This record gives sequence, C-alpha cells and structure tokens, in this order.
Amino acid sequence: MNVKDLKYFVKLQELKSYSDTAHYFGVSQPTITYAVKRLETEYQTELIVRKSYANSVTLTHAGDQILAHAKKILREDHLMQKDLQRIRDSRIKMGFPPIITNYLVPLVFDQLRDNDLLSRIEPVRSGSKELLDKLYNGDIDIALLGTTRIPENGNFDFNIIKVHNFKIIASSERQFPKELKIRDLQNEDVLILDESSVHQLIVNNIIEKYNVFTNVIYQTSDYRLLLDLVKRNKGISLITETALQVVEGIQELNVVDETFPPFYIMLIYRSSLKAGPHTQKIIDIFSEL
Amino acid sequence: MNVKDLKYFVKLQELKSYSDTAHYFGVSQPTITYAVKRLETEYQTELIVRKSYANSVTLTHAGDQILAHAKKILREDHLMQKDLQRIRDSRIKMGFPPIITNYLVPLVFDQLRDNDLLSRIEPVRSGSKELLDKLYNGDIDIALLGTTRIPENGNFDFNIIKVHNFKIIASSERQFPKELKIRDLQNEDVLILDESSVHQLIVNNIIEKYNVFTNVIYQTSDYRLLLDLVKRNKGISLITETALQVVEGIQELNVVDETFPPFYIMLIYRSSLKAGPHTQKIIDIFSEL
DNA sequence: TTCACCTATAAATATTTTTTATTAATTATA
DNA sequence: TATAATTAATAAAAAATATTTATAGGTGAA
Repeated sequence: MNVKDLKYFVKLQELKSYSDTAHYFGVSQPTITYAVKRLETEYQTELIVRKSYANSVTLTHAGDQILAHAKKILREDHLMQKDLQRIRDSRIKMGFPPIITNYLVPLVFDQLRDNDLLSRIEPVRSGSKELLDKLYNGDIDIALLGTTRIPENGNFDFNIIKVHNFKIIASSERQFPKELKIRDLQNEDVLILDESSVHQLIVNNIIEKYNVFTNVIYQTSDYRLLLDLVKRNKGISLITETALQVVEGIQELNVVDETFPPFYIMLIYRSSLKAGPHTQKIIDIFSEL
Repeated sequence: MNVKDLKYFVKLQELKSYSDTAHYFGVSQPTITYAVKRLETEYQTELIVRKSYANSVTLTHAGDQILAHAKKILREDHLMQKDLQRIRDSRIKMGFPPIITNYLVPLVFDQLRDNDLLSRIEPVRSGSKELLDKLYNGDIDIALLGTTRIPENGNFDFNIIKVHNFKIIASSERQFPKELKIRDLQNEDVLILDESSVHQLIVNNIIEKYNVFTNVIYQTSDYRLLLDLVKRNKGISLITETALQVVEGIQELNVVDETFPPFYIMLIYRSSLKAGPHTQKIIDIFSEL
C-alpha cells in the first residue's frame, strides 16, 4: 500500500473533486480515479458513494474509517520527513519560552558551551503554547516548557526540571498587610501576560473563581516589561517565581486563602524522538538541574 | 513511499539479516537491499551502517529515527486493516468484562434487542486488562471497562457510564463493629480476584500502605465464586459494589480510615474509531445509562 | 437542447519493483 | 591456511504497478 494513494484520498475528500485533486498534485485526473480504485480493491469495499456525480464525493462508512487512519499515517509520515531533514542537516531546533529561558540558560550555559552544544542548537523563541504546537507538528525537536498541566496525551515525553510557584506581585513602594486575601485585591489594577502564556489561564481561573482581578488594564507578552510596570507601581500582577530571580523593587504578596497550581518547568519532546548524541547531551544537561 | 518498504526495514532491523528478511517475506534477497536503498535515496541518508558485513545490521541515528516512525505507521496500517475487515463483514466485536457485564447488560437488554443489536454484537469475554490490550491492538471495536484510572494516553475515547465504589465484604454470619479500621482486619483470611482485574491492584495498594491483608489465601478470576466463598465465611474480600447488586448473605464492612479510589465503569474505544450506525446506537444506549 | 464540465474506462506508456544471475567480501571449518 | 559456505551488493532483465493520453458517457447549467 502506497502512502501516495492515501494522500490522494485525503485530498480528494477535502476538495470533493477528482479533477481538482489531480490538478493539486499535478497529475492527470484518471490517476486519482485509479488511486481510489486501488484502495477499494485492497480493502475490498467501496470507499466513495457514487451517485449523481459532479462534486459529490461522499465517503462510505469504510471510507470514513480509512480517512481517519490515513490522516494519522500521513501525520507520522510528515513527522518522519521533518525529523530526517534535521538529522541530515545536523540541526537541533529547540524551543525557548522567554521566562524559563532567562531563568535556566544561565544555569547551564557553561556546560552547553563546554560540550560544544551552543552552536549546534537553533533556538526558536516563542510562547509555551506555540512551542507545543511546533513540537506537535514536527517543526522543532525539543523545547523548554512551562505549564501547569502535565501533558498526558501520549505524544510527548518530558523531564520535569523544576517545580515553581505562582506569586502575586506588587511594587515595593506599596504597603500591604502581612497576610491578605484575594478579595483584598479587588480594586487593584492588574497587568498580565498575554494569551501565549499559561499565566493568563491562571489569572482567568482566579477571576472566575473569586470574581476579582476584574480590571486588567494592560496585557503584554514581554514579561520584563510587565515586571518593570509593576515595579513602577502601575498595577499588580501574577507571575511564576521563575521570573523573579534577580528583580529589585518588587514584593511578593502573601495571599493566604488561595493556592495556585504548581508551575512545571520541563524539557519536552515527541515520544517518537530518537535523540542523537548531541540532543541526548542537551537532555542530560537540562535534566541534571 | 511504500509501506512495504517500511515493513521490510523493520523486519530487517529485527532479524539483522537481509537473506532471512527476504525469506520471511517470501521474496528474493536483492528485494530487501533495494528496499533499503529506496528509503536511503528518499531520505538522502544512510540508514544502515555497512561495516564488516555478515549479520551486523546496525542502524544509524537516521535509521533509528525512521524505525520509530515506521513502527507507528505500521501499527496504524494494521489497525486500518483490522477495522476495515470488520466493517466489510459488518461485525461489531465488543469486549465484556465479567462483573460489569452482569451489572449492565440487564439494564440495556431490552433496548439492545429492540434495536436489533443483540445479534450484531460479537461478544468477547475477558478481564479488563486483556480487553484494553485487544482494543489497543485492533482486535475489538469497543469494550465495557472497569478501571480506577482514566486512560489518558490519547489512543482511547470513552464515555463514563457509572462511578462505583469499592467495598470490603464479609459473610453475614460474622459480627463486626459498626465502624472499623483497616488494621482491625489484620488477621482475616483474604480472598481476591486475580491479576486480570483491577481489584488486585487495589488490594495490593492497601497491602503496601497498611501492611495488612497479608494472608491472601485464595485467588480466582470468577467473581461469583469469590462471592460464594465470602458468603460461606471462607474469608473477607474487596470488590466493587458493581458486583453486589443481588447478593444475599454478604455484608459490607464500614471501614472509616481508608477511602478507595473510584471505580469507573466506562464504554471505551479507539479514538480513531469511526462508528457505523449500529456501533453508534450501541454507544448511545450505554451512554444514556 | 446544447455546451461545459465531470468521472470512468481502455490502451499505451512510463515508472517502479522484483527477480535472476553474478560478484566480492567475510566467516566457518576441514 | 585453504576451501567451502554464506552474505550483501550490483547489473540487467522481467514483472508488476502507476500514470498518461484519448475518449466515452453522464449531469447540470444556460
């Protein structure tokens, strides 16, 4: 069975036209007809309901089932191509989300340099969500990732490097009681990281749960800008302690009536990844932290 | 790219011999050589390290990566064949684990009969673990399943039908205090269901945690026999309430210092399953419980 | 009804895969 | 250590498979 036939079939189902599908692949129209026929012969079932004719490519139950499997096979085929292209070019594409990167990279810099890995890594800087997409699509080999939910869908393997906590922060200029409750912050202006990060999700949870944090006055994807604004007392914010390593002029508020989910800092990769020696070394270095 | 080449390649890696692989598939030896060459040409990399020669088929990193993807593709291909064979023969193979079956089937029997589904279902009776394997391997379409852990690996979809609890049971002949602790049962003889079920896992957990239930004197896979033995005061046991629907002569013990995980009764199927009308009706009937 | 457009089929052609036959390399063994 | 047996690679031929060209026949729109 040829993967090409599955490609034809999936596209045919999408375009609902033999001619268009043929044109899409730059082949003649009967090629598509025969490809479907081959599949039908191989599986001894009709895959397409042949009724009126024009632009009415409807799948049978069997066709529908083939389609589902075909898409999975084509995805795997696509991943294989991507992986092999990078192996061929001896490139290692690695995802670096901003906060985590600034926290972790100083800790492993020397080791990466001494093992001659710095030059081998092609960094892809992006938010955790986009990186997870890129990883899923085979666009990168491996990524650092910050998340509150451990991925459990079988597509990924990961090594948890650190478990951090979320903190509510405010400018040091402000005075707050030693212990306070979420509701005490009801009227504060709030600054948050934008949708590409998990932070917003957590802020959204808190907003839903306590009906507070309602006046989000500014969103940014730049956490350093966010910290600077908090420092200048433009508002309070919620952020991982990961981001607070060497920051002056900011205080952590001691909120006693709410616990936030843990923030997992992990190295994540497709479970089908076969790490080469360099990739393996990178994994080892980060995992030893 | 032809799936056949991947089959050759995976087998070659397994047998470490071109000739044996060729013999395995009933083709001539150069067929295998050329298949590997095709893959190497397609991916522009060496896949096999050609050193000394005889019986030393070692994969390169690229070969190793291809192997991982190839296995996934072949698995999907296999599932596709299995699924289509059953669609062709309009067979619906459904897994029925004993306890759950005896609890659920009476509740849906009339509906299944009235929708002419009883005759269409080919039942496969087995323990939950085996059924999950069979499901994974494409040997059945769908299964009833009792489990304490919700499957989260992306291979399966499921509908939770009921959530039951585990009970410690003893013969009605015995006298127990209204409330008791696990340790009070330290010296009791214990009867358990065997490894094909989740029950043993839970019993094992309790044994580990409390260092009790040590004298398991008998194991069986037949829960009715187990209940009968408990009734005849041969020992105590741990079992889902699912199994206790119409049982006389058995009491539930009120253990206050331990809570057991919930017992999920679900209908489970591969996420790639495209249900035909009959399968869909079955899913609907069970899901409405 | 005619025209434009679509899919199916047949036959020819092109491409790909497999085989046969052979070579060169390596191990086993006598 | 020579020789036989076994292994994988290659070349050329054959077989099998996929694609194209040409065409027919069916359908909906004008």
